[in-house]
Amino acid sequence: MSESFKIRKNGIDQIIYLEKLRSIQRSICKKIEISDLQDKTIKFVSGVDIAYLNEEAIIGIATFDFQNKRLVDRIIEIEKAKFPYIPGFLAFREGLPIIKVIKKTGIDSDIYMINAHGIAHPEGCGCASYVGVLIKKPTIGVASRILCGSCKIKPTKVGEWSPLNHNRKKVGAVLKSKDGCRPIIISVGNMITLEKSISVVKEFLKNGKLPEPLKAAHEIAVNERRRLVALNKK
DNA sequence: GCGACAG
DNA sequence: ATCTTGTCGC
Repeated sequence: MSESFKIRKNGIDQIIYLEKLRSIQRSICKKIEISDLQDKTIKFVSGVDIAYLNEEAIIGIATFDFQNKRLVDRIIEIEKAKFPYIPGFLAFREGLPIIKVIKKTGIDSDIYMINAHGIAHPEGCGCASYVGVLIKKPTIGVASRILCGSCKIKPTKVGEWSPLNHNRKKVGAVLKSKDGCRPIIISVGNMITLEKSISVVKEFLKNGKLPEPLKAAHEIAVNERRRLVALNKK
């Protein structure tokens, strides 16, 4: 058999085979739409990030008004992390919790920026694509490091980017977002083009390495984590 | 066989 | 991701 690992689900031990997960990724990959948003107005953009406290996934979602770039909504939710982190299978650890929170809270943004890869993934289905396909919404993957593929020319000036290629195909962009920082990796999640993804991310770059929605989402999750840790010590 | 390896 | 202090560099 292929590589596998065990998880505890509803009090029952279960064996998970990576090959099975890959087949799920391949089937979701086929459903990814790489389309232009056309003139569909972008009103809200949400950033999604997760912080961990043992097996608790603290999910932070920051929603911004695309026009004035103002933070209009912040959400904190806790979900149990049922899967371990395995490079290439992040979607199974973070995807479902993220989808659950988006549905539970009724957030309805036009674009979701997710701290992960989209199609810049071995099976063409990173967590951002996984979430995008399942909620049928535009998503953009924004990561700090490459999972697979490579780029010939490293961008050096802030704002510059060069293509990330994998298997001779362009799967993303390596964007220099801040001086002194390694470039960030942007890829299509779902229902958007790479060009549009890059422009939306760039519009939200302020002083940080990451675009504001992700920076805010990270802050929300980490602050909640700190609060819970402090609360626990009392 | 040895690294590399999203969060 | 998370554990952690100082410290090198722009």
